[in-house]
Amino acid sequence: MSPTLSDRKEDVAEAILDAAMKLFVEKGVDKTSMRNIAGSIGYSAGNVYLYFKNKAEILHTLHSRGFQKMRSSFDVLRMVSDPLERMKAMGKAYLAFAAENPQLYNLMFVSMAPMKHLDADCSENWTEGATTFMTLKNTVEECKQLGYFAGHDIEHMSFMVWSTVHGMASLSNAQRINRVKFENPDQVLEKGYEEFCLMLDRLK
Amino acid sequence: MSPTLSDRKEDVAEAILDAAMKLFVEKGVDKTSMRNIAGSIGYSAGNVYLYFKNKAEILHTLHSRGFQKMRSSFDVLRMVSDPLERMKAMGKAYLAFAAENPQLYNLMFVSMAPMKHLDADCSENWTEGATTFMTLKNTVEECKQLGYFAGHDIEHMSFMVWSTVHGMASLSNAQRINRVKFENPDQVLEKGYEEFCLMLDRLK
DNA sequence: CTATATTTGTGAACACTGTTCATTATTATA
DNA sequence: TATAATAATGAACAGTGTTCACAAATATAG
Repeated sequence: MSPTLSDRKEDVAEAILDAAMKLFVEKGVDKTSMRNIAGSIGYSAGNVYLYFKNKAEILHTLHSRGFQKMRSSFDVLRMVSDPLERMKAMGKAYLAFAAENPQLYNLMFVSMAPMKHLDADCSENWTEGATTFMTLKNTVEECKQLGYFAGHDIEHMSFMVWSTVHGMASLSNAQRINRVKFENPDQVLEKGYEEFCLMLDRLK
Repeated sequence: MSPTLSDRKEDVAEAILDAAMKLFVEKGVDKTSMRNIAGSIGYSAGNVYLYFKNKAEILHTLHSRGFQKMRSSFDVLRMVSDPLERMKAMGKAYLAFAAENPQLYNLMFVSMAPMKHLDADCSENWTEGATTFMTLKNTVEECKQLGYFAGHDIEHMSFMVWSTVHGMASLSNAQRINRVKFENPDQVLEKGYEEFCLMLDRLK
């Protein structure tokens, strides 16, 4: 079989995803339609359904790409040897990713739409989230092995850490911060996270 | 002027809000249309626009009602004299509210739609959120006056606490927990919050 | 090189959505 | 009772996700 066919098929799927992502960044996920996506690369809307089952599959695929991008932004953390410092840096990188890719972050951790694609067989797990959570858990475990976090459970502690950074990121992205008159609006995210790190340091 | 007119006017608006809320709980906000809301109380869709400017205003009004409901669920906290214990109980009540009213919580803290109603004059603030945050801040301040939280900033610390409980609540409501294989899926929320309280106790 | 299959793309159609508006029914006022 | 004001309707508009019969392009077989 000539590779031309299947190669082109992947190229079109890729073009659809790229076009979708571009529009999502430009005008938001909600205000981007299938016709918008298809039209922006010179196709009809119906043709998109030859490459993706529905809109949810596009959202889920981009959601997965988001996790790839996030993981690659975590690469620098390998340089940090102390696990607690690494964990704190991981939180900072997480917050930076959410701030720099708000639409992507929303698909990964907030929107229900990408999860609907898994609903077909409900046994299927959210592997991307589970994998990312595992790397956090491993770091917490390393901390414990060094004697930190005495009296704390690894999994529950990890979930708490995740929740804190996700809470900050999602409140910010959902416009719930800029409409509350904080003393230092621009710094509240950074300073808030510093408070958290300060608490963690006391668990040494 | 006879009160019959304006009274009925308020009644209809009330009926619309109640019908909307009922449908939101039953089948979710996204899958509830204006025609659904109007039809469920025997009206045409167009008539709803005599009582509410648009769908965003309905969502914003219910969002405000959500804050009323949440505040009333905070009433029991007056009984807790120690500010740190009160703050911990407040977090627990916050999590309980989010779990018991997921759709309402979404309107209050996650969805952009209710905020769009404020976008007309962007100077307007998110008073409901600001007020609720203030009660948390006051509690943190009381803690400081008792000598707790030494070296921590009141506002930044308050934001961090809010983020933690919001993170837990929103991850749970967004189906990001039940699809990750936790060791104890039913307890992770409760146990995770306990870990946070344990950290707070060390700041005494 | 032609004839047949197969893949790829189209555009109309369906059942929805939020919103507007002329028209009608109802109610209140003079 | 006649008039003015309010309340309610249903059609219309532009948009949505999705499906599907059909047409164009391409690949395969003889």
